[in-house]
Amino acid sequence: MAVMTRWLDPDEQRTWRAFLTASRALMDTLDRELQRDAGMPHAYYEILVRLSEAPDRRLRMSELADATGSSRSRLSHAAARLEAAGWIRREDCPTDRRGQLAVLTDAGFATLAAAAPGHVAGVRRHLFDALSPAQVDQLRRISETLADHLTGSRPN
Amino acid sequence: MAVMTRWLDPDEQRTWRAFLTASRALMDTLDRELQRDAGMPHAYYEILVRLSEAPDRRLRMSELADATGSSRSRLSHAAARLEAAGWIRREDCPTDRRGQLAVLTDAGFATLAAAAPGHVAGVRRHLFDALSPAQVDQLRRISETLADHLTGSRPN
DNA sequence: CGCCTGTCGTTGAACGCTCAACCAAAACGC
DNA sequence: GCGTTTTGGTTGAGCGTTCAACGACAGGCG
Repeated sequence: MAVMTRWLDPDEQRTWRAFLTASRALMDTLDRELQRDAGMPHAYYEILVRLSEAPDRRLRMSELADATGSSRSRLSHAAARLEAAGWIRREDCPTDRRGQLAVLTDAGFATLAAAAPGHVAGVRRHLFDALSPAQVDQLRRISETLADHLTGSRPN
Repeated sequence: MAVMTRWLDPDEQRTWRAFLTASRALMDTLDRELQRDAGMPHAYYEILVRLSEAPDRRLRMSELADATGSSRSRLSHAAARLEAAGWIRREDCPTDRRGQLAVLTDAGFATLAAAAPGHVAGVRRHLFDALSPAQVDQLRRISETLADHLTGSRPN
């Protein structure tokens, strides 16, 4: 094939590196805060959030995996940890004998409720406070476009 | 204290979740591509890139850590792996006996040169191709603002 | 000089994620 | 119905990151 590579031009280069720096710094900061204040990584927090929003606070493992954008394996390992911590419990799915339901326990809900205010404050402080309303809007459109682009077409 | 939490309004909520989904999907995709095509995670690729751009292809460990936005510990572990792979080598710093220099080997440079076109194509395909020029500009400004905000003030 | 503090980098344990392999049950095909 | 394929979920090994602790050296400061 030997197709000539089209490199990033200086603007793209700058954009790409700034994005890398910013998103990594943001996620690292929030992750550390959550670990310090709630004793869990951000990924686990998200799992609890999704469960708390679901009817009866329960969700099929695969739906939960999709909702949190994680692989089934990752979710399975995470669920094991969350169950050991007493924050969720597993139930057999009544309609599909292969299936499992993850259920948020009261202890899990309480932990989440305790962690949420601090985390929201962090998101606000580290993200929204730094941006103008117009930028927030731009970021939303950009992110939604990218999310569609990346998950819509799965060329891999 | 008992200060009332200011929750995210629906727009902020939407923005935050879209950002999480998009940035995670983007980084996961690029990471998988790089692992598949070059046998290294994105973080290691970045280390090699920074070294390749440095004078004499060598950098102090701590400068390299700053440049890649990683902790010293992380870089130290990474350097051990990269050295085992033959892509970098360590040298004692001549001016500071505590210091170490990471040096990109010829093999490391060759590996990087082989991996770069595919990776750049991935960045283009998954990020820039999906956005308008105006959006790229917006993303650059947003990212630079956030990077400043996060690394400038280190409240933690 | 001699102490004292800060910086440079490494180490090992604990943890989370990925990948491939796997079992069980469902859905499909004839 | 019976074999085949697909889907749901788990498992274990290997890898990368974090965190805390550490040893070694540098840079003040008296």
